[in-house]
Amino acid sequence: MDVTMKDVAKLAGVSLSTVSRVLNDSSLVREETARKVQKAVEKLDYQINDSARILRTNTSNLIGVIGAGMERPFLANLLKGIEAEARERGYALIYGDSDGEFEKEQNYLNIMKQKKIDGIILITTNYYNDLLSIVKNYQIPVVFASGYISDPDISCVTVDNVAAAYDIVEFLCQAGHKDIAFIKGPDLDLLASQERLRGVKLALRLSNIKYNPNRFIEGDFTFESGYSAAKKIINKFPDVTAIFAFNDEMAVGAIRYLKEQNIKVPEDISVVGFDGIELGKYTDPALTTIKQSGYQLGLKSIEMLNKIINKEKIEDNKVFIPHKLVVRESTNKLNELTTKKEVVTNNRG
Amino acid sequence: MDVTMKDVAKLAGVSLSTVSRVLNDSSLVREETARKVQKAVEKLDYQINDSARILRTNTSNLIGVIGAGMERPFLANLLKGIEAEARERGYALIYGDSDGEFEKEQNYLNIMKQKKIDGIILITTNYYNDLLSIVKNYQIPVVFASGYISDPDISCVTVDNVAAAYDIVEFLCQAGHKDIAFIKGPDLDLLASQERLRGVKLALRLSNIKYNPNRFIEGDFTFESGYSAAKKIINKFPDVTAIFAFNDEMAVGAIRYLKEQNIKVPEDISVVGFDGIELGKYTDPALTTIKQSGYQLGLKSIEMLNKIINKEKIEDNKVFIPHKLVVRESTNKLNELTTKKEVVTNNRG
DNA sequence: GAAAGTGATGAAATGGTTTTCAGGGTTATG
DNA sequence: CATAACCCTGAAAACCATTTCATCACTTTC
Repeated sequence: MDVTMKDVAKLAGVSLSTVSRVLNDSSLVREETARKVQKAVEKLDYQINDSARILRTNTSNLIGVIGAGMERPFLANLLKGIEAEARERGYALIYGDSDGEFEKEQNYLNIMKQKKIDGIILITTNYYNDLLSIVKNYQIPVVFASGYISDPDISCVTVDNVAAAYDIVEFLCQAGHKDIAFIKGPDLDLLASQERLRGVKLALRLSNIKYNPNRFIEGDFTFESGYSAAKKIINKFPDVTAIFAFNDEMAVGAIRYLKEQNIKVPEDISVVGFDGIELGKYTDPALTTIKQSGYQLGLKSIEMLNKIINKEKIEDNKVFIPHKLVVRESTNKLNELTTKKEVVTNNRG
Repeated sequence: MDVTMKDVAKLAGVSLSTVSRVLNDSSLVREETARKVQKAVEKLDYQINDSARILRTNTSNLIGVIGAGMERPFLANLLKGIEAEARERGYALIYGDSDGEFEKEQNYLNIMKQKKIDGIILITTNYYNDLLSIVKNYQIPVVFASGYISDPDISCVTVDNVAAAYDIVEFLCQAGHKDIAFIKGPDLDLLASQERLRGVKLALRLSNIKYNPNRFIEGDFTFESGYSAAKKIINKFPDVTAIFAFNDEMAVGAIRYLKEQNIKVPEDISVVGFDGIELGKYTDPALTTIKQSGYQLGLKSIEMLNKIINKEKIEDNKVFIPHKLVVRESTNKLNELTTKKEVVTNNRG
């Protein structure tokens, strides 16, 4: 029914082998013969049967992506970066969302293995340890995106969460804030969230502020959870002067709650986020945050994975993408009387 | 190297055919034999070689998704819905972002055809016409998600953009607004954006407001484009009392600009968006918008595609998902003096 | 001018499943 | 007891590309 190499061979008056050679590496074939074959290919609009090729060669040019919560803007951009770089390098993407459930992750892993993927990018953070042992067992090249894993065998590409969290907390402390509350990620999130926690602790210690675990309210990276976390914070700790939300969406949710309570941001309370998603430039007040590029993260992940697949030498299998503290309008020095309006323009860069 | 059916057959002491039968439809096999086979499968941790199966059967349980701009929250949720329902029905997803470029779309189409995808979901809006002629030619089951196409052969799942745009413009008109400006989508967007335009015109006519094409500023669905569109609007039409942005992000961008100019929303200018993304509940002011569920859209698209693949009878191949006008804080009746604070709470549902 | 080397091509084996067809064994039917 | 009917299983063909090995026709080299 479909056009096969056999048809091409017949039309071109050559053997199957010759057609295959032309399609893969014409250098072995006489130029004239190659031309004949090319012509036949075009005439018949021949398309290779990928399954047959994979069956024979055992490589698929397919990369699996398993993620969770990919609708979050930061991760959506990460996926975009992955896609762009994968396409660039001739890979197609097979994509699965695990919702953070181990069973689904396992399930996708099986499907992907059956499809003979060349490599896999993992973006999940909950059961990564169990997952990794499977992947290692399967011997599939793997890159962990957006999370640092100490296992020396595993390649990671991520922002330096410890340093970044440190930077922004230090920024708050230097602005005079001592009573800081935190909206952290889900306790199940064993990677980014835990790392950021470490960075926070470090910054607090160096600023001689006592670490108080009660001041860490758990969120789940959604606007809504930021909103309700802020509520808890205000009720339990009416004296806080700053809130650090572990991502931008939660920061925005928190700001919304504060405003509803007629608490002014940043005059009464400073709020900072994490990720630097586009939105943060357009909220009122615009968000002070740590900026990292999801897109870059995606690019680098595929770059790394590609090296592993091709067995190229890798200088360092833990890669940190740059991050930057971006100060906008949602933070104030403590006791300083800058009004919002004075800084309202020109801060969208 | 890998475990094959042959190994299973040998261990179970049966033939290849029997193993295959057990794996696909045990009903033909004696229960005792089936058990033996199952045991061998588990013992060897046998995984089917999907390429071999596809080669033989010509069906892949693979669905292709070609989209553009999928990092937009609404579309990210659409993808999430597609993924969830596809998984539910036993399909895996192969995903490609076209950036709205025809060449990339074509390229992905070829790759997907070579992988023998069972069906395809298209979410691109620019060159859909050229794309469709290829898909039709390839005879691949296809569903168009988030855009209405009149071609009777093509299944579409979308919000009723005409009606929705009509609803929200009518809402503005009934609130007394006569000087309305619009931030439309890119002119290249031949689907959703054009449909919404039709709805707008209809509502204007029925409210006896003259249609003025100059009042439609082109955006590209980003925050930034909403911001700069608002700038143009304010400069060119200082007398507008309402702005309808064709998606929520542009509305948020516009609001940001207005605030920077000390133009109060909604007291001076009402702003409405479209899509009803989560963010709209948390901005200040919270966004009046048309709410549609990207997730639902995804579910329905796969549902429809599945029917086409299975050659089930389809009652109607144009499906509209529900939409709803959600009035929050960014709109005011003209000349009415409601202050923002009175409505600030309880509007987050 | 014979032996060795080179270059281009084809034949055939191979990868791992599914599926058709046929056959063997058992039970029912007359 | 012969035949039919049925159930279960196995052998082998088919799906389509890649790759090894062999062949054949020329050159080159001594």
